[in-house]
Amino acid sequence: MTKPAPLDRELDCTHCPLGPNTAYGPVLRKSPGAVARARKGIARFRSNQTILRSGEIALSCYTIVSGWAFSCIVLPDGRRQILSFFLPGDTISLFSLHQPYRPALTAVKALTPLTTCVFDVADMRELLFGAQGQRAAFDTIAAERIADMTRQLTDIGLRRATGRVAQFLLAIEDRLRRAGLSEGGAFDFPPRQGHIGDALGLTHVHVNRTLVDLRRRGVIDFSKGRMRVIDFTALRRIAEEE
Amino acid sequence: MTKPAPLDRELDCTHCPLGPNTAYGPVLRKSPGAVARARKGIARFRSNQTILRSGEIALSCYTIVSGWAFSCIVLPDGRRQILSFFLPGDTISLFSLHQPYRPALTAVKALTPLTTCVFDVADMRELLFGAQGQRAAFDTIAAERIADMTRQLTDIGLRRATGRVAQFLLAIEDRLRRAGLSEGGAFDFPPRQGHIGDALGLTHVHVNRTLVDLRRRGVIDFSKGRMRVIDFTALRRIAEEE
DNA sequence: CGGAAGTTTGAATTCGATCAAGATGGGTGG
DNA sequence: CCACCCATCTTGATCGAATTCAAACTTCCG
Repeated sequence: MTKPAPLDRELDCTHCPLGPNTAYGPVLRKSPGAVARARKGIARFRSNQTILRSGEIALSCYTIVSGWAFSCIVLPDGRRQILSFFLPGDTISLFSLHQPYRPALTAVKALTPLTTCVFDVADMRELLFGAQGQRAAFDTIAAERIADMTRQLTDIGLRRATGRVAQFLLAIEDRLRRAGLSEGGAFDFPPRQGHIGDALGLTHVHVNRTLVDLRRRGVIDFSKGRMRVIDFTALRRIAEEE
Repeated sequence: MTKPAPLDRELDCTHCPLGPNTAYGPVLRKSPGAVARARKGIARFRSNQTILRSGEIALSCYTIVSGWAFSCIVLPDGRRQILSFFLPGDTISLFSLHQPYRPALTAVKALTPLTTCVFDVADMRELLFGAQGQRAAFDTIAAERIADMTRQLTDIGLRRATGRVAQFLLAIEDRLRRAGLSEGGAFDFPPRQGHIGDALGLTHVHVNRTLVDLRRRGVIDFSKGRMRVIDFTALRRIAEEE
């Protein structure tokens, strides 16, 4: 496990704006103190820093306060598949709660500078599985992850470049909006075109052509880390049909 | 839910050769009677029959005694993504145990004539989650499904046709061998080339060219529902490199 | 025996990859 | 504050893998 940066004590779980959207949201509601007590502190990661290496055993999990991360598999020849992005409110290493002390299948890296709340996997398990009814809430999140993977598989297997990119943008916008981080379709968008390509099975060059094309068509606009969906209807149509 | 064919009473869970490999294997070992009592009967499905429609709520789950099935998503225009194949010993609708009474994300269809043992989702949940320690065994199966999807996503996103097909054949052979259904690399192989294509994001025409090529190279052989891996080493190399 | 479904092969096309080079822009050190 | 540098974005040209369209052949089943 990569050594996180030194921990601070700040931000109060009880009043955390992300709280209700997290995996332990229900726990937080019933006994806010429990979460605050379980939290080991705050860890920061540099952009591009590895949080968890493939094959390592996750002893901590991290709820993102700000920034993006992603999980990926890297083949021996360097090709990389990004499997999911983690946004504020998401918990990294959720799988390790399900299957603690199992070697990670995927690596996790910070996409931007990252601020996270750190929990021991053991503590989090107790928190989630100990209390009555929390298990179900957690299962819901696991089921949603499976649903995400299903959709991603369908996108990559069935759709061509434009459709994949459109689906991707819609999915990200939706998640960000739920987290209160998208207004009027505009949001901070830190991933490089290479990240998008690695997530969608395309080259960064082709991602660029696709994005530029969508921009020319007036469906989206983007520049320096900002993305804006101008025409949701058109984007949804493109996502469905192409 | 599609009406299954009339139920019989036959085959004894206690001595079922598939038992140990099923999701409820541990339960079976500790209290064989419990499984036999929970089983509602045996259901048969015709080849190509729909077992569960997308959006429906699964009230039963089915452990395959013989035959293959698959889960898929069908787009409005008819394109189809196969997400997983179910082989003898596999349980269909495992996800519905995790998340009971949730509309199914994917449809499930019989690929061949199918014989299955039927259980109520509610009964199966009690069986699996009630007993101490079973929960973990079940989680393991769920984790393996996630691992499968991760690998599948990586294959489709990163590999070209030959590599995808090779990975697919190795994965299927491995699963069948564990179930005692592959000997010396030879096994019954009912899927049509169209099914393989729909699973791997390729057209059936290209799957054909790829398979024929592997056959010409002496890596595999196949005809009328039988597949044989002749050169595992070569197939593994192809699976890794291409 | 006839027909339907699946397999196989060929030819033309297209989507996206690859290779290459220039433009842009933020960050750093002088 | 400016100059330079590096990463990223962008665009062009060419290439190649897989699709599409089409047709013949094979197998299986009623």
